[in-house]
Amino acid sequence: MRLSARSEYGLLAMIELAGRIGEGPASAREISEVQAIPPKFLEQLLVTLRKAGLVTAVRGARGGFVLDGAPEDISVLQIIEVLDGPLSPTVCDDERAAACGKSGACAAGTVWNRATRALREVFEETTLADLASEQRRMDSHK
Amino acid sequence: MRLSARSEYGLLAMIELAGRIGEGPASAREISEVQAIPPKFLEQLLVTLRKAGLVTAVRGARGGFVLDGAPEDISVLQIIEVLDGPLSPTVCDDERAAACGKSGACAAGTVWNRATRALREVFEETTLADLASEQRRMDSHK
DNA sequence: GGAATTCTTACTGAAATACTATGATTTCAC
DNA sequence: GTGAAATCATAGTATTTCAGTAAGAATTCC
Repeated sequence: MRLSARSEYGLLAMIELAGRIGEGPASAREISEVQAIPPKFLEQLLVTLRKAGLVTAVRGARGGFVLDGAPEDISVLQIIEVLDGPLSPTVCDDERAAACGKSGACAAGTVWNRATRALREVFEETTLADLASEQRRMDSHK
Repeated sequence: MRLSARSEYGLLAMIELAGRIGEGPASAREISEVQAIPPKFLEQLLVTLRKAGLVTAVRGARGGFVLDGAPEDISVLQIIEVLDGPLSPTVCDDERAAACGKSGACAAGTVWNRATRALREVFEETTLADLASEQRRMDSHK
């Protein structure tokens, strides 16, 4: 249940890439400037995203990154889980589960699960296509 | 958007208290043993909960803590926000907002907001009464 | 060959987390 | 009124995580 700067930056970068489809690869430096993200940090995130198959990298001069797949097919959840790990309740795992077992089951767990499910739903149903068009709308309205 | 052990332990303790209404004060040590929570840590959490008005403390021997108010009136959200601070998007604040301002508004922000809202809903609509009865149900089903 | 880029690995400073320690204060029971 | 049991207050600490930096190797375009 932790959402760090990695997800935030990563999502910004992915939205940026989604808005540049058909324009050839965008370099990490370019993206970092437009989105105000620490360049070396972003570089790492992009490599992670590539290893997960969400972007394609073009090495060498004039290289950069391109979205891998259609924006409609990439959900925010995918990006988050690649960068911050699985979106689990953080709470109620490992030893805690054992403690729960001691006294049967814990009602607390049901809340954490509902919360996680709610988060997943939001992140799963939102795609880069949604966000890219939202971004265009925002940009055009001044 | 961070849910730490404080919230987890605190919720467990509050559920425990909700299940003991009418039995007089429960000491921190007692609760810590039943729920397998580090005792001194729990002590601090309970003091915090008292300062927020969610529990009442009875000092001295035979003292302890009692739920302050009816379980139906205490939401999980209240507990979480007291112990872990406001449930805000973590992301997209401060300097980031300034960066957003630079290029207008950011579509990413809309996702974080939806996510936060979804979380709040779950936590807000779940009360200690719900969890206490859920717990009783779980305990009775062996 | 040189410049621009990704890739890899390692490092680091700062903050947060999850406690622990100590002792003062209050109160009940006897 | 003394001792035990409890809360309260404050400070300390070990570990981890976060966010970012650094340095250089590998790749590719021009």
